[in-house]
Amino acid sequence: MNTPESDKAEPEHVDFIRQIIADDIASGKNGGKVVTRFPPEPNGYLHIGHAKSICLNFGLAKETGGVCHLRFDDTNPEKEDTEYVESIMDDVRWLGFDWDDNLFYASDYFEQLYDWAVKLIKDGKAYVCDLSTEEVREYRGGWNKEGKDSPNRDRSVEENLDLFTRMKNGEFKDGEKSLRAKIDMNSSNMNLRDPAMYRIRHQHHHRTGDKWCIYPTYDWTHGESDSLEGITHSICTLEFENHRPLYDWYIEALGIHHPQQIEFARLNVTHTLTSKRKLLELVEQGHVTGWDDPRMPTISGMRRRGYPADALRDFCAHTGVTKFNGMTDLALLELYVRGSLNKTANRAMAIIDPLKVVIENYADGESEMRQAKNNPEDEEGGIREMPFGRELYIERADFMEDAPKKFFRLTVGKEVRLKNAFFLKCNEVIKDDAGEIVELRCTYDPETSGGKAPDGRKVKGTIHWVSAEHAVDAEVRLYDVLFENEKAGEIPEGMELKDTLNPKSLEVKQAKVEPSLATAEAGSSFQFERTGYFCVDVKDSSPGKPVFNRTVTLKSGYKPKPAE
RNA sequence: UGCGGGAUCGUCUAAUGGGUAAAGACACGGCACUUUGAAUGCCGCGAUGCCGGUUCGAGUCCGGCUCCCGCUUCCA
Repeated sequence: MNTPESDKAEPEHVDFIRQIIADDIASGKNGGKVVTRFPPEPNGYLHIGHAKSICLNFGLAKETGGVCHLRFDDTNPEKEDTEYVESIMDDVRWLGFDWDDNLFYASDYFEQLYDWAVKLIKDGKAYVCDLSTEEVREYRGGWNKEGKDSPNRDRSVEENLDLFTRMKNGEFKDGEKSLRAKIDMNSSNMNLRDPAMYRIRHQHHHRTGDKWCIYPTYDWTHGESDSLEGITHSICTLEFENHRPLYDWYIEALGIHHPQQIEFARLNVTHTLTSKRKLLELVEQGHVTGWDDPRMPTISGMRRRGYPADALRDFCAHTGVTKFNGMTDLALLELYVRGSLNKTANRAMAIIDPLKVVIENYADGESEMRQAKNNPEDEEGGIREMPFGRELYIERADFMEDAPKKFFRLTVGKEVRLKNAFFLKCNEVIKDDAGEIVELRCTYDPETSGGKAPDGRKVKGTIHWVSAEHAVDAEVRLYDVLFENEKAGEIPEGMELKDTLNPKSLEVKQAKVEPSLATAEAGSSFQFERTGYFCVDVKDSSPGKPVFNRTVTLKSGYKPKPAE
């Protein structure tokens, strides 16, 4: 039976974008239809920031009965590749969204864009400019400096048409000429000071091949792509606010459908980098193993780390949509990761830092099976068996020779409960020559098999264990934040990005895990009891030689007093 | 010395044509329960950037100030 795990009725807040859209639907704008789009450039892997945009755009479409397009804004062949196109599609699907037939590429509009550029030339609204990049910059002026007209600004339509055709035909070298919109060289908005529409790049494009040697700029492409697709609400991040007047200018000059652009604040998360450029740097310089390194804030990295898709969706839904540029605590993401995994991940016993325990009153060579619940949160989760014997491993941190009062775990002369087994008492500590504890000599109470003592005596602590004889060796990768600084990617004077990395972002351990874990399925998640959530690495794990990634730790209620 | 956008608990958000004692979540602290020091439940902590104005009444409206972010790519 399904316990109605009531999603505690949180009052649904309507963010300002949803408000605008609700108003538009109510007023019958766009015929009451909603068409959104997620428009990544295929020049890198999607990260947590994109996840928010995906959830917003696809979510909006789902909520309003509209559609959301997936469009690749592939206007710069230099940085783009089909590898990225594929990973992006994988990531969107993994996140739980579907674009159906609505898959588009800006490069499919190159012909149309070219025709429109010709139209603007004919209308006297665009011209071919001979200025170099540096000259254009100089002519553009600055915030408090007037711009200067290009010497080519008043070229005749005929000459512009001729030159533009020759640009297209490859008669000029890269950077030799450009097509610019004729707007206003003194606009207070720099984007309107005759922006470039086309640049010459003799470069292979991942989809159009060598057909073109001139490529439309993003600014000249984006608004019209939205328009062509009948996008009603074009949602983007704050930095494009200043571009809106330019998109509007193009749309009006062309006299085509006018989507409404709405800007919201980009998602920032503590200790997390969301700059594609810097992420690429980490990958290229080998500071991580790849785009899907479990420490990466990429969707593929988080997936490999073991973050469930629903946790990402919950997180995005709960970070809010506003125009305030804030910084969300990573703890919020981890909350949803734990929340999801707590309900779905089976429990297992794994000893990450093993300490041997010998139970002196347990018969040598004997063993027995103990039963354990797979998931106490799930009544249907079932039970499994795990072997128990004379020699066990427990977590080194679960024993302390001189224990403080609040230490509920094992110490000399005191009892703890071995989860799903018996009470255990430590009698003697064995050390090596260096004084390091190597073994604990203990006794158990066979009367406490049910976890309770017939005489009613209580124990304060319950610890996990594995049978030494039956345990399986496993590699366990303990991940921590890539950047210790809350503001990841912030680089102090004289430092480089690599200098700001957390040196302890990965710690590899050889663990002893319960036998059932030997054949755990790649990608599956477990809660290692009292430790954290772990998943079987999809790349490096193999049956009998499991490799686990720590997804996130369990919250720890025990905080040793800092004072001695 | 420009243009555009912002500013509510430590953090992210609510308070939707001015109207209770500014609400929730996270974080933090405490308590209860517990065969996970988890989960769960309960309690606590804690904010309207500043100055003035309008009003019976202002987080919300008006004026001034301060601070933060973005913008001078033939990147997106």
